[in-house]
Amino acid sequence: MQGCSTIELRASFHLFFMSHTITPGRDAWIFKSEPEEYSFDMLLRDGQSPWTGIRNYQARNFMRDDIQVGDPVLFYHSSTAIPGIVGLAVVTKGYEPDPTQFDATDHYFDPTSTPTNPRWGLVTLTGIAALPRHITLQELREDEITSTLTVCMRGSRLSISRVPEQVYQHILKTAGYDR
DNA sequence: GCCAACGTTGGC
DNA sequence: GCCAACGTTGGC
Repeated sequence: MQGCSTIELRASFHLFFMSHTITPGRDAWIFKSEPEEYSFDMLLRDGQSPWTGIRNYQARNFMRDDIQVGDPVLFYHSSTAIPGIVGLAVVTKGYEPDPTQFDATDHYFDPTSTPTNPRWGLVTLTGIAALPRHITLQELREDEITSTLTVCMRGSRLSISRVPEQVYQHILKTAGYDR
């Protein structure tokens, strides 16, 4: 992949996803974002983005322990009129310290963290494509297959959560990707 | 804007 | 280790 532009990367991953060649046994992940803070369109504009600002241990542990380069990501818009999954992304860089924890001027500064023993980390996402059609939270809850997802639980605040491979495939199909 | 649900903090 | 208080998230 070295030397590939973001556009080329995106196109190749799009093909990759659409051609049933996802590594078997890999789950997908939902990453929540408030579109006013960072929308899926911004990710497509930026190409890739380090997922800074995670300050929750469960979400951090997913990134540190479970999420791998190449894992598919469902990009979810929260705190908006119609919350739901709006786009596809992929993890293109693995876990590393989140620089914002060391920056005293940053909103996510954590004075208890040190560069020698960083508390918080991040992974990097690359945007692939907007879904042919958004899958709303309401729809996810109404569908038996997706209703067990963490994101559907009442009061769920976890901003990164697992989507089993089969459920992920089902969501793609529902979103308009024909198989 | 409301407020239920949640995660974290800190006194004990 | 308990748990009340607090600040935050996020659907509605």
